[in-house]
Amino acid sequence: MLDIKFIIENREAVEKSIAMRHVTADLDAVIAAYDRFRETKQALEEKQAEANQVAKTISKADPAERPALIERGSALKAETSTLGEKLAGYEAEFQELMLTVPNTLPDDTPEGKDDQANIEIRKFMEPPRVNFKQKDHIELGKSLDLIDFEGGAKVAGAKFYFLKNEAVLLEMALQHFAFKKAIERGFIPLQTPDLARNDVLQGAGFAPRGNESNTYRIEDQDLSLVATAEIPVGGLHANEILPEEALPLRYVAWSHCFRTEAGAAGQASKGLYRVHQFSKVELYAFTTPEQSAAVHEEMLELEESIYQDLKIPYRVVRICAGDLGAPAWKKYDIEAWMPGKGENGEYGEITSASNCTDFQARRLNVRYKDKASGKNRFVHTLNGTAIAMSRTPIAILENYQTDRGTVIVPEVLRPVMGIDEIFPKNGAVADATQKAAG
RNA sequence: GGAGGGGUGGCAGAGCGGUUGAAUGCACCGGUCUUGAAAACCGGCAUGGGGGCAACUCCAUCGUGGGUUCGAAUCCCACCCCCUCCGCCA
Repeated sequence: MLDIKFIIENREAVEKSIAMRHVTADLDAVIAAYDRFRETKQALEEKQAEANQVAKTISKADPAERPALIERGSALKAETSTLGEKLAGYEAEFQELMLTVPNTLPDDTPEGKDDQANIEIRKFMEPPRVNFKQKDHIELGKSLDLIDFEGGAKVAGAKFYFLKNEAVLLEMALQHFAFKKAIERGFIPLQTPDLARNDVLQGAGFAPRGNESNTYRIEDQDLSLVATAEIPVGGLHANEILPEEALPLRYVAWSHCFRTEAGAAGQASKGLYRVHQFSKVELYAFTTPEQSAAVHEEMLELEESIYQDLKIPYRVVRICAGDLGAPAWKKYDIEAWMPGKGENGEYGEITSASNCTDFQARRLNVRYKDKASGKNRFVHTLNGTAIAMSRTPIAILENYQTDRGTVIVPEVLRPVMGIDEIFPKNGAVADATQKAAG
């Protein structure tokens, strides 16, 4: 959420952002709602002042004068009560409209309405040329007996899955690897609640309900399953005033991620690419306004170094205005080469890194005490993916497959996984199951 | 899940329904003293919002939301959280 005063004073910049992002937000309506809210509030405060005055007088008033004063107080009470109701309505309308206004944009934001307009800014490794037909991760998952989508569907429905055999070790090794690298750089490790209160979701900029909502809600409770650790970690310091010395405060957090993905059936969503549940190692930082740009670059650098160590070909893209989420001021994605995506392989989004400036902090109400001025100011928040356990394994399986149908284990993961290569199972498990049944 | 206790300023901790936005202590900031520091002493010190060039002034906030009352930190109701005990449990 932006500051209404900022919107009024920087109207052009906000209008420009709305236009560039291709979203609809009516600033005239927002400002009109604010004026209505503020005028009503002023009227209410005048009545409250008078009521306070009367109440104060009564305690010292002559007994003979009291009945008249009490009557006056009663009348004022009725008036403030009516005005209060009116004000609550105006405030709700105003807040509602404020939610439609996105963050502003840096001047160098690429124009464009969707991911087609994102700008590639650099590349690591070239997609390798191989002389055999590469399989996608679904086939590999089947032949190596690593991912059981049928089982997932049986238990929880489509887009759920079981990880199995080496895939389980792969996930654990990736987690460990990502945590180790982030901790080395001063990130504080966390494991978060997988559920969060709806106001925390809202504060982080996620809609707990409504058409565009991507979240699972808990029936009869004020809780939702988190879509990312960004939600609980953002909420961790909600309504706090952090000491300036604590900033930048960097976390690396593991959580499950739950997404309803309503209406996503037609999109690039084969296999593990778009699922209802996965786990993720997320980076999150609270910074001063002065620090956020540098921490953003640092986050991206950490993400890149993870994929460099894993030796997965990738490219970094700068996200265009139309492809940014409302809270994001600036955002990079890393897209990994996925040989099984599309006809002959495509780059697929594997991480992102966003600087939300104070947009998220304002709603979460996370501030810090600025030493120089002694003032409380909103922090900046940033979030980024270290490793998404659904998509990174796709890239590993598809890039590390051999013409023998095996998958080589990336060198940096071998110590934790304890193996160098993943071999086809040749129905061994099915045989075992049959034997057990017989 | 059951029974009891409790949530007050950065922290600790007072607070008969009416000069309590809130005593006191600690911490913090400024000053006096000191060669310097400590101690002592003096002064300042919640947040958000509105109005005013300013001095200043008004409104809201004592877990959250309702209620009673002319007036609520103080009384009533609901909810949330914390602590103790019991039950269940990885």
